[in-house]
Amino acid sequence: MKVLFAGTPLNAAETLTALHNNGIEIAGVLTRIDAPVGRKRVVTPSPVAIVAEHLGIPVIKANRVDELVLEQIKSVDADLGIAVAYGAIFKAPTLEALPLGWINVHFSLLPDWRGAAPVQHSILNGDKTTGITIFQLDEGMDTGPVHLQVPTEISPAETSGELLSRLTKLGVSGLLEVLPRIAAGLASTTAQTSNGQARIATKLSRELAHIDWSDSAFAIEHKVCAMNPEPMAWTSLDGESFRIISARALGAIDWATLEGTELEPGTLLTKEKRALVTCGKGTLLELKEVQPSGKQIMNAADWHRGMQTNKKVQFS
RNA sequence: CGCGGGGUGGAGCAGUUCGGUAGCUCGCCGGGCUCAUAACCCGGAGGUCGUAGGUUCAAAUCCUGCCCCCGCAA
Repeated sequence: MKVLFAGTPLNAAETLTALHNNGIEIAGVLTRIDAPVGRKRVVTPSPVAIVAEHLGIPVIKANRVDELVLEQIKSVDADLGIAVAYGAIFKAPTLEALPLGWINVHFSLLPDWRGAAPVQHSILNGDKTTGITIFQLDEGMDTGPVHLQVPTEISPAETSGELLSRLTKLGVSGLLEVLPRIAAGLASTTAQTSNGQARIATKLSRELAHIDWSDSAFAIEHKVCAMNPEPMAWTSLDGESFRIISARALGAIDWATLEGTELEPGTLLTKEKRALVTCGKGTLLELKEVQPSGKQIMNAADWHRGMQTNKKVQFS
């Protein structure tokens, strides 16, 4: 069975590598067009394109499947398409271009968290469990019939980057389980059942990554974990962006031990060399790692040590 | 030439405006105090101040080129 692989970012590239190493015959790769990256806007191939070229696999670069791209896809002469974070929705002609259609690896337990950023949203909402779903692509957004689901627990303080890395590995082993069944004509699917929740995982915006200090420390901790490594949770300090890389929620504020009486949410306190910030509902967030504008990521204690001042620090 | 911040012992910073002894809070090493300690006391090691050149009696500091890191915007 020959496969056409569609994907773009790093975790898709890791999946491609793993499939190749496990003897899956990849006849071609579809990925997004080289895009400007970073401050210098250097036009760079996608991680998937780089891996594919390294493995000597023919690469089709396109952000949308038009007539010409459709012909290229057909000319690969693959039996099945595998999509992992390609970055665009396929329409009927594309889905029908391959005899066995397309399967997709999605990083949630569908139908929950359909959409672009399932990993981040599951952490942002404090979910205890997530997983991967391998399903047959149809024209809807993550609506197709399911080949396989593998659940996994979300660890406390786990970041999106860490969780995505784990889910990627689960996705690979899931694919290696499903692919032989499809090749043998023994694949069976079940329709997605919405007995649980069916939330939509919208694309992340910078505004969503902004910390609202009137939220509870627990909600903020979830946001910090969810936004790491991209786009990273942030707040404002003296008019500059200030990123919170990692943090841990603490229980209620013990007001008796603090000098001030009423503190605005977002006020920095220091106690026993720890950097604590007042949050809503009487909770405290302990900053672990931060990144002031223009600086490297550093320990919160180092940041505070370098300030050498007792002036009030107010985040907003 | 998109806007902006930065490079000073292992970490985070001050010192640069106005040139003149390498500073602060930590960490590290050794010693002391203590039942004990992340606490306290004493001592110590560790820095071509990103890099190349220029000005000067004298440059972390002033001038010029270059390299690197980062935030915002895309």
